[in-house]
Amino acid sequence: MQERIILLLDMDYFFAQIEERENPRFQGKPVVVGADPKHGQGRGVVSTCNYEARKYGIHSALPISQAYKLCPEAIFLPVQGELYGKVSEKIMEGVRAFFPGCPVELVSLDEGYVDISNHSMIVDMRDNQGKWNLAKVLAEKLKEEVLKQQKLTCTIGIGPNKMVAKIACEKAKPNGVMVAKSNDAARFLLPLNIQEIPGVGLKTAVLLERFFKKKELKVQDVKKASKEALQELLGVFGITLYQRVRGVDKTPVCVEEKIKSIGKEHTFEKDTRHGEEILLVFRNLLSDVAKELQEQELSFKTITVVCRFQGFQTYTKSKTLKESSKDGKLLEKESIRLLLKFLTENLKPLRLVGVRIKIAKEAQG
DNA sequence: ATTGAAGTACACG
DNA sequence: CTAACGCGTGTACTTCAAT
Repeated sequence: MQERIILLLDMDYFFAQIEERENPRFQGKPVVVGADPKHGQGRGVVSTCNYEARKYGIHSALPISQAYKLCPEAIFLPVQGELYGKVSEKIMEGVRAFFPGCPVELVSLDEGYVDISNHSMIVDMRDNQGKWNLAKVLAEKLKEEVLKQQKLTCTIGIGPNKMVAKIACEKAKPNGVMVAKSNDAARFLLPLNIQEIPGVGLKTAVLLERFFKKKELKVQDVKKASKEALQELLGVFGITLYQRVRGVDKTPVCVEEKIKSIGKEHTFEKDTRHGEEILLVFRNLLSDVAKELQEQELSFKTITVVCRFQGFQTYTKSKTLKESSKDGKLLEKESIRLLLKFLTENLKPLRLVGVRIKIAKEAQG
């Protein structure tokens, strides 16, 4: 099996960049896309912000109330999901046209992997170095193409697998290209913080620090652990991590995008015990989910209701049906039953309610 | 022994 | 008082029960 060449295209500060494009007078000013800050009382978080806003310490997932404190003069904008979705589709169409026949995997609205190993121009290349050089040239041309078509900048990372491409892309942001070819990949990873490895979040990092009795762990440090030790510490992910710190990631770029679940949730402006308000919101969530279910012509097997109470404790209750169903009325009946159980066994004010359905396996083409 | 169900934890954009 | 902490989706774990 020949080695692969994987490319990751990631749009720069996507939502905020689209807003700048639509409103050129925003350019050069801090722009924050996310929840309504409501003069500091808002309960949501920052979705995306531009680099001017980042100078103030604002970043993705920051509570919007904090963002407002850091820079009240920033331009705060709501998330226009439909618009971003349309732009995303056009970009990915462009990417597919640029690499005919190559699999493209959309991982979110603003990023997609392309396996260019079998691209005709790459295949025609005699030596390996030539292939990697060509990959870089193609990436730069693709960036120009995206800029020309969409007036948006992006960053591209290239590597022998998805993980390395992803990390290379992070390093090249914004508006850059970086190649970490196979021979260089393992060396390139050594000095990185362990949390820069995809899949290693805060909790996993703390477990690893405890194991090594050392802070600010590098990839280099974690490489010293045996496969068995990592498995003991992290379970299945331990094996994956053992491979990842060595630059190994065999996960394929896969085109299929089956929907596995559909869910909606809502955080109240103020924690509440008002039964009618809760039920009204909950029915709206249900109707959105049912609508999506119908549009996609899917059926569900499991219903999960989630409640977050005052204090942020979050619980779920679920019900699995004997037979899969596409009946919105059944969904409503069963999920309200679950919600009422919550409301009778926990008397604290409610912060959030949500409902999620797991799509039945059989009914998906 | 295996599978399914319920509930939780963690990760990512 | 002492943080603040949305939404949507995915994977994997633990525990318990039924086959």
